[in-house]
Amino acid sequence: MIFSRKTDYGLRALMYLAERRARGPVTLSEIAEKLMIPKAFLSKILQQLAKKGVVRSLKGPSGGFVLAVEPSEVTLQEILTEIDGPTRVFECFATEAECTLYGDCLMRDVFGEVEEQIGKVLARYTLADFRYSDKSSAKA
Amino acid sequence: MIFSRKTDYGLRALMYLAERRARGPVTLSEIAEKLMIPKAFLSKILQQLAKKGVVRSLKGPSGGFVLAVEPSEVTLQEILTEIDGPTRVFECFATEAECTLYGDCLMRDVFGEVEEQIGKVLARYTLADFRYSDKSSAKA
DNA sequence: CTGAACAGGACCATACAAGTCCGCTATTCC
DNA sequence: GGAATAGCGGACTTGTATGGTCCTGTTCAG
Repeated sequence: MIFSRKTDYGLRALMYLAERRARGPVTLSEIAEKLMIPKAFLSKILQQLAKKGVVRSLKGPSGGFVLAVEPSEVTLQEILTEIDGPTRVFECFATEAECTLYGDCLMRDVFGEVEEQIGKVLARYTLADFRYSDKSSAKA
Repeated sequence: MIFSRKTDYGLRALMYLAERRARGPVTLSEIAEKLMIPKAFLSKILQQLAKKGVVRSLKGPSGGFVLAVEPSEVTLQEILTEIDGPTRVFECFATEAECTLYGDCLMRDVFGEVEEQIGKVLARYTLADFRYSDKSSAKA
């Protein structure tokens, strides 16, 4: 499985923040509770996203997190990369001396192609495509 | 990383077997030594591939492993699936009660699309495309 | 100045991958 | 038949990444 639970949490938190953007900072506790994510863990994820500039964090009373980017301007690919690092499909295990393929490693090409395709799909979606719908406003 | 070392070992072993196919069974020891793969570990991998019918194993003296399929008939996708199971990009962590998206999970679609693209690339290559070149016959 | 909020380092637990060990079974050849 | 050879397969170990907790800061509104 390429994408971790961390990614899932982070992405959902961003979706939540996208919805509330107009209403000022949202506290960690609110997000954690609404999305049922362990608070301390989510804290780490949001800290990370804050460092990358995706969200902004405000300390003190009436603080919290706000989305720092336009939802339609940030792609899924960027988000996933920021949370979990680049999507690596394959990593060569052999040192050059060990490699039995003598530079002719077609595998490398194939897996590069795979990575490229993954990137293409992920780059087609932005945060704006992923709307979090609150229970209260959800239709049956 | 989607593809494990196990996959790497298995794929390389199959390449090796593809080259030697005409020459009868190849012993585990030979493959392990030539490809620098831990013997006991490779044994497990080949056992697994034998069960799936990709290779055939022969016990006793002058036994070993032989490729049981036409190299050009088996795709990379099949091999990888047989070694590591289906390529799962994403797995929903939430139970339905927990899910804050109420059935509208676009993520599912996106990751499904990613899986599909991966499959497409991998299905384009067969074992025949991946030639193992022995050192002795390799060009500088 | 107090309490709400995030920051961040240290720590823990579990799971999975990678790898080892060893006794068992099948086969060949003398 | 009985060595010797080769794969079978279950049990075990180990290393590392993930997921998660805890606790002590620091910042800041009121």
